[in-house]
Amino acid sequence: MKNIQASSTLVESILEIAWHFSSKGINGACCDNLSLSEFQALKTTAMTPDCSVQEIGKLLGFTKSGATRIVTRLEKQDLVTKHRSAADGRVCCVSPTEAGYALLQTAMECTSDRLEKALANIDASDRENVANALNVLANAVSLAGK
Amino acid sequence: MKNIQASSTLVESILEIAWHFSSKGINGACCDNLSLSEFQALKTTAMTPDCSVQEIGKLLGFTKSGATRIVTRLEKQDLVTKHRSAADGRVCCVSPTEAGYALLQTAMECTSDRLEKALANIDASDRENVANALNVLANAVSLAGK
DNA sequence: CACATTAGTTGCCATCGTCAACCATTTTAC
DNA sequence: GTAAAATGGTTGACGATGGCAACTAATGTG
Repeated sequence: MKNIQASSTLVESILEIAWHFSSKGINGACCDNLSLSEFQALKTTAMTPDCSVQEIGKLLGFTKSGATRIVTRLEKQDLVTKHRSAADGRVCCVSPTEAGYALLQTAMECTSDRLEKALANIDASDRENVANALNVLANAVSLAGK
Repeated sequence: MKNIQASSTLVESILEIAWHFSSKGINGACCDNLSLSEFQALKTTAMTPDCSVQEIGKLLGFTKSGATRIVTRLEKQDLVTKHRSAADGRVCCVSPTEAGYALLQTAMECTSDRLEKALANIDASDRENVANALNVLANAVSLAGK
């Protein structure tokens, strides 16, 4: 792969990318009315079967009260529903509504488009490499976070 | 490059990485008393000669009042100094203090260490690929943001 | 059955960054 | 050369966000 631009350290690259795809780059851009935290929480409920409120907090790094508040906001927008777990009456299972799944889909597509635009000047083989590298890295940081 | 783990889309990978290196993953972890926004602003002042307050806002995506507040906070911690531009009396040039440069250095190293740990199980050639790919991507999103 | 533990909620609070109004300086127009 | 517009920066008021600690409800344990 060619290094087209000036080279930076790995850390600098990651911080640059993270900033562009964090709240500063995404909030509202792809999902009106949804903060990045809310978006991540919605995504978590979609990927985690019988997802409890605390589970969201644990996976995303919020306290349980923080998680409660995020879920409450999603609920007010009819993006998720809560129901008591049959197995344990203390637990709330959170799952996306139809609208929640739809918004998730739209948001991913919109973010994907933004990314495509950024990658417009990169040729196909480099893009392949970028995709593979990011996959490796995403798995690595994901595992490290647990 | 081998795809060690289950493969995700490029967008999913980026969102995963961005989350782990955004405020949720970094706030306080590497620079006590500094939010990610403040850290980015400090970094910006270090990389931009005669950096004005608005410049920080423009580069990072804050309003001018937001930028003022961030700079004020950095100033209170003696990490940056402000001085009137000789060329234009309206402009404040913001630059890091000794302590600011030192903190920046420490924070980058600390973040780098965190990253190293995450990448511990990835072999050298893959790591090289990851570094190159991220460099390409970082440049792409950086250009796209302008 | 008492007591400890765990899931979730809520009141109170500190932090953050926007908006709009404002001042100071510079630039433009006549 | 001076009045008016534009630009950089600051501040007050505000809404959004998420943590802490205290609380309720349900489950587990002795």
